[in-house]
Amino acid sequence: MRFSKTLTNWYSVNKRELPWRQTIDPYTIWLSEIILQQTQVKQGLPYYYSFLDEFPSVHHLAEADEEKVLKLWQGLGYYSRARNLHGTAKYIVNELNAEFPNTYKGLLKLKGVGDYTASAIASICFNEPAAVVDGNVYRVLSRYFGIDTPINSTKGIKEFKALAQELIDKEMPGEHNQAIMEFGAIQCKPKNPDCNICPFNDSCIAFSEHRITELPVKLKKLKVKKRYFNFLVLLSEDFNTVLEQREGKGIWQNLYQFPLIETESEMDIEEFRAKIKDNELLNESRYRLSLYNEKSIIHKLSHQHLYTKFWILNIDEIKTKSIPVNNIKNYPVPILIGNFIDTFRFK
DNA sequence: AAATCGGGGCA
DNA sequence: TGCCCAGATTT
Repeated sequence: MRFSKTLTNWYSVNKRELPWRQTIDPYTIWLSEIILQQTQVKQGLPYYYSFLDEFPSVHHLAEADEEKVLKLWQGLGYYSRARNLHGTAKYIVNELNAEFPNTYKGLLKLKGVGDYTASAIASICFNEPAAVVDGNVYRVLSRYFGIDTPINSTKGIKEFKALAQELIDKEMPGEHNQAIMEFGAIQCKPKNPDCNICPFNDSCIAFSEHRITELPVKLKKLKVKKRYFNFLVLLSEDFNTVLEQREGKGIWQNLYQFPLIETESEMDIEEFRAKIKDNELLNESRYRLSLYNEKSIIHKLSHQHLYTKFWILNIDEIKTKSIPVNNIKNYPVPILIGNFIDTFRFK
């Protein structure tokens, strides 16, 4: 309650005068919330005006052609918002007798309305204590409470929603929700917030621990590349094998590995037999091919997943440079290779 | 759980 | 450039 009190006090002094703050009409609030998804106020403002001008009510919007709606949306991005906006307007007019759902749960069923928007409309228009969690809220809460759970992880999403719900002022949830978002947008900014004039600087964990720049934590979504590694584990009658040293750039630089054949997809034994038919390591030799692991071992690196198969080649004699299997543990190898060596019986 | 969807502002 | 913005939906 203390938290919400300080917040709304700050809000009453510092809030911007924005047009959608003059009303609690659900159509108007809904329109503003859809426009403001992933969009800064400054960018969305002219669209808000032109939409209200062109479509003063949900009826006007419902009766418009989609093409006209999209044209008006042009330049704002995320165009599914415009299509859902239009479709939902028609749905509300035709199926709901032009009446908006008046609960969080009901609002959530509308296309284009997710957790955030349903909470925003429910709290602002219908005084339902449903906490909003947008980018601003993640930032404010993670800093004030010093929470480093990644905000884009499943755990983080649940954790911050629950915390926000605990903090909400149930008497005036709409005011509280807008206050915390405005606070995040103006005071607790992503970069260079002026903590010296912050009303929370006597109790903010991130401020006292100098972690403002570290919070909130966000998982980088790097696309993990899949690679298919086939290692040739040669094994001769006299217990020799072959290791090669990795060179050049990339992973495992200068470490040792069994001769590697990288492929574009997973190999089965017949494909692989054909693949190595003319391999110089096996030149003129007779050998027996078998697969050590039927299912690929998936070795996960930060930026790539290695789908790995170890192919065993029992061979009479190795004609290229080879080493005794007894010495194999002297070589530095990637853990992926090391694990194989530890479990494979060479003799 | 991860990919996709936009365009603009800012350091 | 990289990150963020009053996120939602699909894969």
